[in-house]
Amino acid sequence: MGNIREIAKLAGVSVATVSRVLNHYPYVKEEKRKAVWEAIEKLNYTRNINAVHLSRGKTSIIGIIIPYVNHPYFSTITEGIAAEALRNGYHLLLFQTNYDIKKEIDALEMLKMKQVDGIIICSRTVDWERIEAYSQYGPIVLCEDVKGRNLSSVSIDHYYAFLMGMNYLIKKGHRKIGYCIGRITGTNSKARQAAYQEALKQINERPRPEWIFDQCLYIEDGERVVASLLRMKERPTALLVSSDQVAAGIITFGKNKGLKIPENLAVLSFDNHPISEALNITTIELPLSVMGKKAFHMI
Amino acid sequence: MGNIREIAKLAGVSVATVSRVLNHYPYVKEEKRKAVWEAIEKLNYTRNINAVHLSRGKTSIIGIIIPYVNHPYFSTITEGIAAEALRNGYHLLLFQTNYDIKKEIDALEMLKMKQVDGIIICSRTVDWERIEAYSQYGPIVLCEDVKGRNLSSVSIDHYYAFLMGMNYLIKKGHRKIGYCIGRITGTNSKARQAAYQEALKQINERPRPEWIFDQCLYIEDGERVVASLLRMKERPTALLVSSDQVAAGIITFGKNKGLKIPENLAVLSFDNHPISEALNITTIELPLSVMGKKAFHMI
DNA sequence: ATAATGTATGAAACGCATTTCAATGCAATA
DNA sequence: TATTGCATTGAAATGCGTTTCATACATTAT
Repeated sequence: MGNIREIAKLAGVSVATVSRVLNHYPYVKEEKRKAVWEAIEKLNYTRNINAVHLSRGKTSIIGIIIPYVNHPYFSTITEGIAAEALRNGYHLLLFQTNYDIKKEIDALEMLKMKQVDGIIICSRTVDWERIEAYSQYGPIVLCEDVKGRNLSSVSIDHYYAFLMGMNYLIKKGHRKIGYCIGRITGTNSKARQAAYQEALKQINERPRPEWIFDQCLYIEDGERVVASLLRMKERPTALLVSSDQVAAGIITFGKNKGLKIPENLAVLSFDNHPISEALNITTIELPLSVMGKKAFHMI
Repeated sequence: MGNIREIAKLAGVSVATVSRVLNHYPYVKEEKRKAVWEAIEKLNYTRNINAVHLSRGKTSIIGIIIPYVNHPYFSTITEGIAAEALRNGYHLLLFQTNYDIKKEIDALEMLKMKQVDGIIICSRTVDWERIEAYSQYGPIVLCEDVKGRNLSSVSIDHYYAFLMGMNYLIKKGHRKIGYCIGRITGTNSKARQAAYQEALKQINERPRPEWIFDQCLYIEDGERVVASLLRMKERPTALLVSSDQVAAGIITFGKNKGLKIPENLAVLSFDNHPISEALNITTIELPLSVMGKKAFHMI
C-alpha cells in the first residue's frame, strides 16, 4: 500500500506533484501524471483518508441525529438526506439517540472534534442554548421550528398542518376531537397543541386532556389508544393522529374491537405514508424526504 | 481551541503526558493530571479526532451498506447495529446504495482508505470476489448466507424459513402456491426459490413462474400484485410473502378489490413486524434486530 | 548494600496528505 | 532584446495526537 512519499519516489516526482495528481489539479505535465498513476497502480495505493481529513481540516461527513432509525417518519427524512448527501460527495454519520440527551451531546461533541462538518438534528432533547453554543464549531440544521433563534432550520409548519386537520374535522361536523402525538415535549408537538387549542376555541369547545394521547409512534401504539378509548365514558368522535403508522394501528385494532370507523371514530393522520393509502386512511402529506434534502443543502 | 502542545505548555508538562491524561493512562502524578485538565478547561480544548484517527490507524467507525434506509427490513437491522455500536463506543457510517454497484464499491473503498474499521453489508450486488478482495483491508460481515466462502456472515436461514412457510400452507390444504420477494437476484431470494421448488416437488406440483412476484418491497407493491392476480385465469390459492409490508398491501388492496382473504387467497409473510399483528397477518418472525447486533459483534 | 521493580515523565519519531512559497523554464509581448 | 507572465515542480511547513525509548527516581526484594 505505502504512502504518498513512496509513490513520489517510484514515480520520480515530489509529493506535492503526487498530491496534485490525486486531486486533479492542473499544471502537471502529462508524462508525470501518467508516471504517478502507474506508481499508484503498481503499489495498489489508496490515500489514507484520515490524513486527508486532518490535513484539510474537514471530513465531508455530516452527522444526523435521530431518535430512532426504524420509524418511518425519521427514516424518510434520513432517506432524503442520504440520497442528497451521496449526490454531493458527502457521507452520513448516524447518531441514534433514543432521545437520550447524553447521546445528543456526544453527537454535538463530534462537531467540535471535527469528526463531522455539520449536523442535522431531526429531533432534539437538549436545550437551545447548548445547540447555539455548539454552532460555533460548524453548521447545525434543525428539523423543527426554531422560533426566531439564531439557528438554521427546515421545518414543516405543524401548526398549520394541524389546524388544517382540525378544520377539516370540524367541517365534517365533529366537535369532540382528540389527538395522538409522538412525544409531548417536542417543539413540533407544542405547535400541534397550540393548533388544537386554537381550533377548539373557535368552536367554543374546551380542550380535553384525556383525549390527548402521548407516546404514539408505532403501529402497535394504536392498540393502546383504542383500549383507552374503549374505557372512556365520553369518547371523542374524531382523532387527529400525527403518524400514519399509529392511525393504521388505531383503525385496524379499532375494527377488531368492534369500533366503527369512521362512524364511531373518524381518523385523520399525517405523513401520507403508503400505508395510509393501503388502509384508506385520510391523511395530510408531509414532505419529509424533501425536508431531508433541504436540510442537507442548508449545510 | 488550540492543540495538545499548547495544553502541554500551559500545564507545564510534555505532550506525552497530556496524551496520557487524555487517554486515562496510569502513571501520571495527580497534580499534573489536574494541571492538564485545568489547561484543557481554560483553552476549551477538544482533541482533533482526525489526528487521533490518523495516529491510531483506526476510527472506531463501522460502515453499513444498505439499499434503502426507509424500508422496515433494513431499518430494523440498522437499528440493531446502531444500538449495539453505540454501546461499544462505535459510530456508524451509513452507505445507502439503492443496489447501485458503484456505490457499494465506493463504500468498500472506504475500508481501504481507513475511513471505517469494518463494514457490514446488509444486501449486496457486487460479486463475491470483490468482497473477498477488500476483506484484506478490514473485517467485512455479510447479512446473508456466504455459502462456505471465506467471509464472515450472520444470516437468517431463509431457506428453512420459507420451507416452513410452504409446509404450513401445504398442511392447510394449499397446492397452488405463489410467492413475493424483494429482489429476485439476491442470495436470500435464491434460497427462498430453492425452498419453494423443494416444497412443491414434495407434493408433486410444478413451480409456476407467473405466480412469482419480484420487486415487492413496500406496502404499495401489494397493489400491483393484487392487480396481477385479478388478471389471471388461474390463480394461486396461497401466497408466501417475504415482507410484512407487502403482505399488508396485498391484504388491504385485495379486500378493496373484493378478494376474500383468506378464503380466496391465503397470505403468509415474514418479519413479524408490528403491522402484521395489526392486520392479523400470519407471519413468521425473523430476528432482524438481533442479526444486526450479532453482525456488529462479529466485527 | 545491591540488584531488581515499579512509577513518572519528556524528547523525538511516526502516521500521511495538503498547501504555501520560491524557483525554474519557456513562450509571448513590448 | 528585454520583460512580463504562465506553466511546472519541489522543499518545507502544517495539521495534531500517539507511542516508543530513554531517563530518573523511589521502592522492594535478595
